[in-house]
Amino acid sequence: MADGPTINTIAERAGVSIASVSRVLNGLPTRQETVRKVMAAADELGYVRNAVARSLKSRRTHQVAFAMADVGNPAYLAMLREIQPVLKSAGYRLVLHSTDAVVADEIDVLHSLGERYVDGLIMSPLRVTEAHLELLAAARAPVVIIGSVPDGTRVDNVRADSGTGVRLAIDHLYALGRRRIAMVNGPLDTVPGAARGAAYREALGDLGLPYDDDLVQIGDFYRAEGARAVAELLARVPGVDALMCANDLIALGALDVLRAAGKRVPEDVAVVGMDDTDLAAASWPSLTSVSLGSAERGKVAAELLLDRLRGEGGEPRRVTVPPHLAVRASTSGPAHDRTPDPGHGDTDGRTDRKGSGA
Amino acid sequence: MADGPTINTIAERAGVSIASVSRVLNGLPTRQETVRKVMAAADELGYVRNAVARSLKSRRTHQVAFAMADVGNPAYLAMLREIQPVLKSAGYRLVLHSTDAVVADEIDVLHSLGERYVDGLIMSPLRVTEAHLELLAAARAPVVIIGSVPDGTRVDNVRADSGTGVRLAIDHLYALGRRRIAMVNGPLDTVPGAARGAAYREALGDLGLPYDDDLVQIGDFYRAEGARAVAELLARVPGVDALMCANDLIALGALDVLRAAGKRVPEDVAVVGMDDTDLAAASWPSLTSVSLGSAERGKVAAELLLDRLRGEGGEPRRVTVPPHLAVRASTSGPAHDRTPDPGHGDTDGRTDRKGSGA
DNA sequence: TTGTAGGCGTTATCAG
DNA sequence: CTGATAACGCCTACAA
Repeated sequence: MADGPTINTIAERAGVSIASVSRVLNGLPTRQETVRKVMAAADELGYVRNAVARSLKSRRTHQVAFAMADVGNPAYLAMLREIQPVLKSAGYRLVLHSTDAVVADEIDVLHSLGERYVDGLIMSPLRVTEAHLELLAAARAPVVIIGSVPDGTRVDNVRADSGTGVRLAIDHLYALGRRRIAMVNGPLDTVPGAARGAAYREALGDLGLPYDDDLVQIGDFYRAEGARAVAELLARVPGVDALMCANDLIALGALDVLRAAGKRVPEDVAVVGMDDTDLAAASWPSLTSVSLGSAERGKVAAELLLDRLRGEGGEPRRVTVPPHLAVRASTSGPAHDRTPDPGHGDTDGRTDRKGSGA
Repeated sequence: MADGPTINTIAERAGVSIASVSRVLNGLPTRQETVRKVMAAADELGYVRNAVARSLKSRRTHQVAFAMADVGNPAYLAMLREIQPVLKSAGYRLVLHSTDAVVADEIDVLHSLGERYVDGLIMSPLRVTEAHLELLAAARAPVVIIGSVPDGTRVDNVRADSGTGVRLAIDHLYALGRRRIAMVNGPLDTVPGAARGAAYREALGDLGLPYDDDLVQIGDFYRAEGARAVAELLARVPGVDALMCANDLIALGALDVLRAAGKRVPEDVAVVGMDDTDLAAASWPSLTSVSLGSAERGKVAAELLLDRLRGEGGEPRRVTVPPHLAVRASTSGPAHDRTPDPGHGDTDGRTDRKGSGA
């Protein structure tokens, strides 16, 4: 781990000036003889450019930060999976921040943009506060927000459309003949919880179905809480024939409880999840789930940011990625008669490629 | 996005020298009056330190790279989840590399260490080649390898013990009274495939069970291939009473096929997976799975690296993380009578916290 | 074609 | 306690 060689070392060894070394290294016109000497010296010394010094001079780090709320959340991981290759192929390194769902940490990340250790930032905040907006307005590097920002905020942003997503699911259930469609939601004081709850109500209205408080159960976005919520719901409304769950974990909890209660899925009760995570394809019966396009949003965000990094100016852009419904066994047809369809889930096969090395 | 203020800007404004500014900013002894002037100027200008310039001067970037083969692989993600907080709390940023299982990319990462854009590297290579070893020997920054390296390699490394892992599973099945225990493996020319296959054979031998070629089926590490393999196995050996699967996806495929064949799990056939991914807890019946401690390995690797970054020298260290068996419904007792136990899986509840923002 | 010199933004040494 | 000044490693006018 001796001190690495610099262009000075090379210059000495090759008997030329550091300017010539730099020229050769950057492919600028130089005499053949000089090129040879420099290359030889560089090779022998095992020279590698110092990225920090280059950055200081060029004012570009070739790094982009992605700030996610939670490294454990599959939705963010889906974004990450798409963002990574896009940035990589454009020559950028990815700096990963996990803000642990702490707003102060998000603010820190925004603030640290001023340190110029990255050329740009993609951020998926839980909630956009006043502090966010101020820092965004003053940001010294391009930022793309994945999520919604207030109208008028001058930032590129890529949003999901959970309203339409819920509607796709409800329409699907309705088309299957279900009429007592319940909603199992997470807390209403979260952005997704509120949005999904409202969308459910609207979708019912548009179909001419009555909104019934008894059919709505609030729990939390976890499996155990989902199970508990569904158990209560079932006790109150035994005749429910479909469950719209606010995420996949809740839906898994629902399957647990339905099974224990002797209900068949989907014959007696159809179940729909949201987010279309890997778990949806893995469960049994496999889970119909609303994809809000996390992967797509990540990809679009990365591309928007790259545009800015290429110097493209212009008005802030707002992209909405359409949701889609991944239909699986938990709603469509008699699951118990179906032959297994291992390749069904669209995420199968790219998970867990080789196990882990010994 | 005007050019940000530097210590020069501040110095001018406060009417002091840049040296004084630097002192104040770094908390070095300075007259109160000077401190006040500098702080005031810095505040008004919204000054933020330039990380690149600091790095150039200090020769430390406060960044660490983690190179994984595949951003989609749950085993690596488990490592990432542990590595991230450890580094963060020590003040390091995480640079994420996905090498897409391409050896050349891994070599690139190793080579780029010379660019000094990070202070250290954690790498989980698929396979360690000669090229790896050469670069590791010449590395200009500390490296920790997650995985096995040849004896004598002078690098810290953290390894799993899949041999013991397989044995835990086989012993468990044996204790449950299973005697016709089959192995559904991935390709034998992969490191995990070979290791797991050999471990299976040994474990049987130690229990005094005969090794039977008919009980071994090779497929690939995916769900569909796993299903196919199990179907063949079942056709050949209808009386098999336990399946040791080389990873969780194969095990999910096994569940698909067993269900279609009318076999009950675990009454007729017990099933064990490996890697203990989120999918294991999500499936139904939930899957007993051998954890090779991916999370733990990530954590240990990060800690080893931090030691080195703190300047601790000494001989390369080799840590082996012990595997453990996560027992769930697919082996233990009559799954169909059990009440749902949504909180059972040890990864539940930290997955998909809030869904994705609208 | 090549070398000298200045600067990117900080930190740190060394006189005053 | 403070202010010049010299690095850190690289790039790039400008001059030779």
